[in-house]
Amino acid sequence: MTSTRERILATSLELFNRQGERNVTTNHIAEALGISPGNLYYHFRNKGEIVKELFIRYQAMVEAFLQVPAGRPLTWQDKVGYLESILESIWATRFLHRDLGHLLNQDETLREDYREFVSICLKKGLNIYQGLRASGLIAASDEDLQALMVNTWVIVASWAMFVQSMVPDDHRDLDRDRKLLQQGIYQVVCLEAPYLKGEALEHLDSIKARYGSAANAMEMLAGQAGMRRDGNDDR
Amino acid sequence: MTSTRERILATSLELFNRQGERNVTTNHIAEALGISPGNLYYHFRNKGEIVKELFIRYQAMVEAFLQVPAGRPLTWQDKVGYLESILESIWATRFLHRDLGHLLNQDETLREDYREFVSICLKKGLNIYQGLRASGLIAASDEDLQALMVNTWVIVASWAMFVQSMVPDDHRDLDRDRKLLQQGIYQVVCLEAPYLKGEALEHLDSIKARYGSAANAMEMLAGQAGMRRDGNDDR
DNA sequence: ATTATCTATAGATCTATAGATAATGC
DNA sequence: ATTATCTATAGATCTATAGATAATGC
Repeated sequence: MTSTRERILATSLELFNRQGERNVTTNHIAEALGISPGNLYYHFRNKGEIVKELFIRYQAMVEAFLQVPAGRPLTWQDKVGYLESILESIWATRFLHRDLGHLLNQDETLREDYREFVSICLKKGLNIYQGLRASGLIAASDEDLQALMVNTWVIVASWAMFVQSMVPDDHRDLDRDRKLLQQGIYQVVCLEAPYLKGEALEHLDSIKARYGSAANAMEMLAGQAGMRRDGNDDR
Repeated sequence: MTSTRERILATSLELFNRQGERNVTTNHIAEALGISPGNLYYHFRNKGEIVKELFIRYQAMVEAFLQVPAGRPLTWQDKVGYLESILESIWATRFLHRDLGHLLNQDETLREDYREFVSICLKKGLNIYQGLRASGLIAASDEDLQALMVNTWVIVASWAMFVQSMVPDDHRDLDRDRKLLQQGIYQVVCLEAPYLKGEALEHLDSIKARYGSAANAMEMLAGQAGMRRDGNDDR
């Protein structure tokens, strides 16, 4: 049977994601687990320690994904695979991005950690883009690639939060969530589209079609709101 | 002399931005103003009402910026002007973006409002891009423009939060903040670069140079961390 | 013996209101 | 008379600990 410590982490993650870290107290976590608050404090000094542990695991997971495969050239499928994995991880830890500003401000160590993490992700991501260029799938200057990498990062890191701010947390629907997340891949692919060459360019349309559509994006962000009320641009 | 109600709003905004909405209680606001908590509650039913009022004012300000000028074709300067104004407003209300997920989840009305707001911004933004196309400054399909618009929105709306998560709130420095914000304009311009034509294309380099640089972005996001420690990509 | 757990609770906030008082505008 | 403000406080949480008890591993 899993250790109490692990169960605390798993339940916290779930509650944080569903209700927002801010709305979940140590009491709630203990209650959800059917253990006493005292017991929880035996395993973690406070809620911040739980958050920190979840944060560290998330970072390790994402960094692990970003390795360039050794000894063979990068393919376009690799690229899409990266996006899928990362969006998946971010979604699994979305409470963290939602309250990122606050969490980083509460804890100096975490902030330094996070900066380092972003730095590493940008560097590894740039490596990947350069690998794609070496494989003849992308044509762009170093400068273009750097700006592209930063934009990709911002979009990917923000996408889950965007989806969340457009859709209430309590009306979750796994199928729709997946679709919304995949639209994030579509958005990043569109970001890269102008630079693509060769095989990547050939597959562009089918990849785009697989992950979403432009209309989808507008509609989704516009949301149900846009479909119910209409045309009154004045307020 | 300004009304107490307005002073409450102004002080709240300042405290929220500086310390995060979550860390500012009604007591703090009252104390900062030198009034009693009771008095504050005379003007606002609760903290949420203060937030909501600030939210509404922010939305109105941004929407007002996004008008297409009547009777003359859009210029490339117009476009940059939009970006500047909006980034400015977002920075002035950055607490809101920082805690957006939470705030929207607390209040059904606010969420609907926000969705509507985003919808309107996307539509108006798309109008602007189409205006630029009509002026011969951009060449792109409708589909491209839609995806571009969504990406622009995500970047712009996230940029202030990004800057914040990379730089501690207590070590604020207005000059540096301005520079970091302007880098956001650089990022958006890079997003649009592949589609630019004519005069816009001619001015591209000078605009980019004015607002930032690719190296800047990597460095900034990598942050001081990247400059202190170095090369240890393993953790 | 050590590790895990529970019970009970002190102390720290924070919210929001009731009720008294002061200031203001007709 | 109405509007603005203050004082004082009840009630609601939440955190985090002390101290007792149970479970576990040698």
